Amino acid sequence: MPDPSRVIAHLDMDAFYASVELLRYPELRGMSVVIGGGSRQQPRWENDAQGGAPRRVFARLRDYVGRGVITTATYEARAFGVNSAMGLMKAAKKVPDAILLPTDFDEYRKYSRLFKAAVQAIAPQVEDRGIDEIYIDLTELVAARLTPGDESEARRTRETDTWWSAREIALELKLTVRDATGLSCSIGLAPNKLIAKIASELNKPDGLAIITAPEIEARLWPLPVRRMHGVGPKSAAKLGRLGIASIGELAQAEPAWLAQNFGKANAAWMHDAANGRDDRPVVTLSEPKSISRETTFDRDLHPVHDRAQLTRIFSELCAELSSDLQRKQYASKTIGIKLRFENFKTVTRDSTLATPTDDAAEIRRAAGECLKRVELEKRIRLLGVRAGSLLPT
DNA sequence: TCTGGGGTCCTGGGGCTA
DNA sequence: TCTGTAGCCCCAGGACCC
Repeated sequence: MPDPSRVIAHLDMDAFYASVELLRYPELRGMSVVIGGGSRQQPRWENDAQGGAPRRVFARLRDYVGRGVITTATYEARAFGVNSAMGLMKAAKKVPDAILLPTDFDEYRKYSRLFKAAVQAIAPQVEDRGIDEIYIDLTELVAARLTPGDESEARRTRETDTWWSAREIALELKLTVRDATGLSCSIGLAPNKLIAKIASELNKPDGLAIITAPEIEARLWPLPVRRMHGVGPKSAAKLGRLGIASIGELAQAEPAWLAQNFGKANAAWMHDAANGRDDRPVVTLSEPKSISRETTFDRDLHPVHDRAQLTRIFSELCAELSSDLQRKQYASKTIGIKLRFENFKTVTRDSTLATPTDDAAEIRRAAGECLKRVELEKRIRLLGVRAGSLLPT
C-alpha cells in the first residue's frame, strides 16, 4: 500500500496547444482542428466573394504535403481516430476536412508560465513536467487546512477530511487556472505521483478524480497496462504476449518471473507501480541534463551529392545550440551528434571535451569529429547536435 | 505517403584502475 | 608480478514522455 499520508496532485492542461489556438481563433470552437507541420499553414485573410468583410481562411488537412506529424488535436478531431505523433498525411485520410494550424511554441510557453504561476500562488510545491503538466505536493496545504478538533473524532474522520480538503483545493486550482488563462485543466488526486497521473486522465477534459489508497484495486487494476506512465507500446506489447493485459494482472504477476522477462530494475518498478507503490518525491528544483537541436529534411540528403547543404545545416545547428547554451547559461562537456538514415536507422556519437564549452566553433569542431566516426553510405533523413554533461556558467 | 523535436532515464559493453 | 574482480566512467542504443 502507498503511504496514505501524502496528497499529490497531477494537473494536466486539456488539449493544451489546441486550446491556446482556440483562444486566438474562437471561430474554430467545436471543429476538428489539428496542430502540427511547418509554418506554411498560417491562416490568411481573404475578401469575401460577395464583397463582404474580409474573413480568415484556414488550411485544411487534406491539402497537406510533407513529413510533419500531429503535435496535438482538438477532442472533436480525436473522435475520428487521429492522435499525437500520427503523420499528417495519414491523419488527412481519416479527417480530410480538419483545420490545420502551425505550432507556435512561443505562445504555448507564454500560457504555460501563466498557469504555473497561478498554481504556485496557491500551492508552491510544484514539479514542472513539461509545458502542459505539473505535479503538486498538497500534503502540507491540506494538513494546514484541517481544523484540529476532538482527537478521537479527528482520527475517525481524518481520511475523508483529507480528501475532502484536497478536493476543495483542486477545485480552487482549476478556477485560478481558468481565470489566469481562459483554459481548462484536469486534476488527479492520489497518495503518489503515479496514481495521480492516472487519475488526471480519468475524467478528461475539465475533470477531477480522486484515487485513495484503498481504492487502488477497484479503480487501477481493471485499466490496461498502457495507462501506466512508463509503459509504452513496446513494453505493453511484450506484456500482452506474456498474457498480461491489465494493471491488476501485472500487480499479481510473480516478481521473479517478471525480472526474467524485463530485467531486475524494470520488473521491480513495474510490479511496484501496478500495486500503487511510488515514493518518488515532488521535485521542485531541477537542472537540465542536455540541450539539443535537430532537424528532419524535406527530402533525404545524399552524404556526397548534398554535402554542401548538409555542411551548412550542420553548422547552423551547432550555432543554434551554442546560442541556446549561452542564453540558458550552461557549458557542455559532452558534444554529440545524431543521424537518422533513409531506412530510419538512428546512430549517435558522443565526444567528451577537455574543458566545457558554449562556443559555436568549438561545438562545430567536436561535432565534426563525431561525424567522422559514422559510416555515411545511406541518404540522411535527420541530423542533430546535442550538448550533455552541462555545467552552469 | 508512414514515422517531428526536445528531452530523460536505463541498460549493456568496453576500457581503465584500484 | 600476474590474475581476477569490482567499481566507475564513457559511449551507444533504445524506450518512453510531452
